[in-house]
Amino acid sequence: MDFDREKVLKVEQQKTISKAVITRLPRYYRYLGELIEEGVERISSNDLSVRMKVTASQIRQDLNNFGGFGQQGYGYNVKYLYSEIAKILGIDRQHNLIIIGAGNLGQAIANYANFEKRGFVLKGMFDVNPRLVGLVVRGVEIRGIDDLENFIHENNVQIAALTIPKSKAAEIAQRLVNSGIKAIWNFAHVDLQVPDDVVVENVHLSESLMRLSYRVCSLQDRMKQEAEKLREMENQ
Amino acid sequence: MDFDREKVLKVEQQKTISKAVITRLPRYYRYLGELIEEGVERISSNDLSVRMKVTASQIRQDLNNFGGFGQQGYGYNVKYLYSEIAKILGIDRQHNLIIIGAGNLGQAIANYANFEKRGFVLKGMFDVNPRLVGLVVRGVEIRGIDDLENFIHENNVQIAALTIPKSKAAEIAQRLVNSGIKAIWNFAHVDLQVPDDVVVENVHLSESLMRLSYRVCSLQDRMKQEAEKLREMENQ
DNA sequence: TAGATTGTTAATCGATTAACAATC
DNA sequence: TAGATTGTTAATCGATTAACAATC
Repeated sequence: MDFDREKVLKVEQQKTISKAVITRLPRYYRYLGELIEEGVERISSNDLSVRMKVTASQIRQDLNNFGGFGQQGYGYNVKYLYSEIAKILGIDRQHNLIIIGAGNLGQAIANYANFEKRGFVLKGMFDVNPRLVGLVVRGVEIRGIDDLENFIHENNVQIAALTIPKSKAAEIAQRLVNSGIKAIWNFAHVDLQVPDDVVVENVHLSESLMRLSYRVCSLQDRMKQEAEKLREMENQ
Repeated sequence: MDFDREKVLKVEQQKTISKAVITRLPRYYRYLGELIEEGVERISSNDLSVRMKVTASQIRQDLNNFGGFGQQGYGYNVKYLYSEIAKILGIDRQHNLIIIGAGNLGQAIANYANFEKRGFVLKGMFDVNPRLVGLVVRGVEIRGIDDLENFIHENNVQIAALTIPKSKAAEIAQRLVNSGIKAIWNFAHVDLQVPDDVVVENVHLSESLMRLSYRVCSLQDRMKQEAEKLREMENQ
C-alpha cells in the first residue's frame, strides 16, 4: 500500500517543468531553425548563449529538464536538438484547429496557422456575421456558428482560436468546452473560466500595448531625471 | 564628490520595478474597469484577489511599488486606483502610432488601437504593396513606405507597430530607429537589434501557439500516465 | 591523450507568500 | 472605540547563475 502510494506520487511529481522554461523553448526552436538554414551543424551552449543573449547555464539547465541532448566536448547537434524540441513542444504531431471570428484578426491567424508548417491544420472558420459566411479564406470556407458542435466532432478538432469580441467569448467558450475541445487560443480580452482539462492560452494585445506604453514612459522619465541630476551636479 | 555620487546612485536605483509586476498591471487595470462598470465603489485586496485568482499579498505588494493607493480599514477606491494605474502605465498621455504592414494583422491592430480609447492615436499606415496604397482603413490612408521618415517627423510618431514578414523587419526597424522612433511593437518573428533608448515589445504569435501545443500535449500525457498507474494498482 | 563542453550540484539572487504592526 | 484592512517586514519558495566533476 505504502509502496503504491510512493509510485503514484512519483508519477505525479515527475516533471513539473516551470512555465519560464516552456516560454523559452519556442525561442530556442526559432534560433536552431535559423542555424539549420545557415548550415551550422553543431553548437555549444556558450556560442548559442551569445547569439540569444542568455546565459549558457540557462540553456543547459533548460534542456536538461527534458534529457541530455548534448555531448561533452562536442556541444549540441543542431538538427537533432531542433527535432527533439519539436517533439517536446508537440509540434511534430498534427493539431486540428478552427478559428471562431473571421474578421481581420481571424484571417491573420488563418494565414499564420497555415504558413507555419508545424503540424497545425486549419479545419474551419466560423463567424456570426452572415455577410462573411460562405466566403473562402485560404481555401477554408467560413461557416455559420450553428454548425460548431457537429463540426468539432466530425473533424476531430482539438484547438479553437477565439478572435471574437469579449462580449461573446464566455458563451462560445462554454460551447467549445461542451464539445470536448482541448485548448482555446484566446484573443478576447477576458479570462475564460474552463475546467482543468482544457488549456487556455491568452494573447491579450491590449495588455501588450500597455506594457509597451509603460516601458516607453518609464524610460523617458528615467532619462529626464538623470539629465536633471547631471545638470544639478554641474551647477554645484 | 562622494555625496554627489551617492545622489546619482540613488536616482539610478530608485525604481527597478520587476518585469513580472509590469505584466500584471494591465490585468489589474482590466478588472478595475469591470468593477467600475458594475458600479463597485471600493474593494479590498482580499476581494480582488478572489476575483483575479491571485493572492491578496501580491496585489498589495505590486501596488506598493508605486505608492500607497489604499486606506486601512477601507480598501481601495476603485475609480481612484483605476486612474492611478492608468498614470503608471502612461495610458493617460497621448501616444501617436503608425502601423507598418497593412495586411490582415495590420488592419486588426488598427481596429484595436482605435477602439481602445486609451490615448493611442493611429496616425498612419504603410505598406509596400502598391495595391494597398491609397486604401483607407478606419479613416486612415495607407501610404507607400518611402514616406516613412518624413511622416514620423511631421506627425510626432512615438510608436510603430511592425506587422510585416520577418525578412523585411530588420531593415524597417533600422529606418524607424534612425527616424527617432521611441518604441516598436514587433509582430515579426525576429529579435530586433535596437539601441538602449528604443523599446521593443514582441508579440510572437507562433511562440504562443507552440506553448499552447506543449500544454495540450503534456496535459494529455499526464492524464494518460495517471490512468495507466491507476489501472496497474487495481490489477495488483 | 588533452581540450572542450556537457550534465548537474551548489550558491546566489529575486519573487511570492505569510505575518503583523500601523492606522483608518 | 473596535473591526477591518492596508503597508511593510520577514520567511519561504523558486528560478537563475556559477562552478566543477564527468566524459566525450
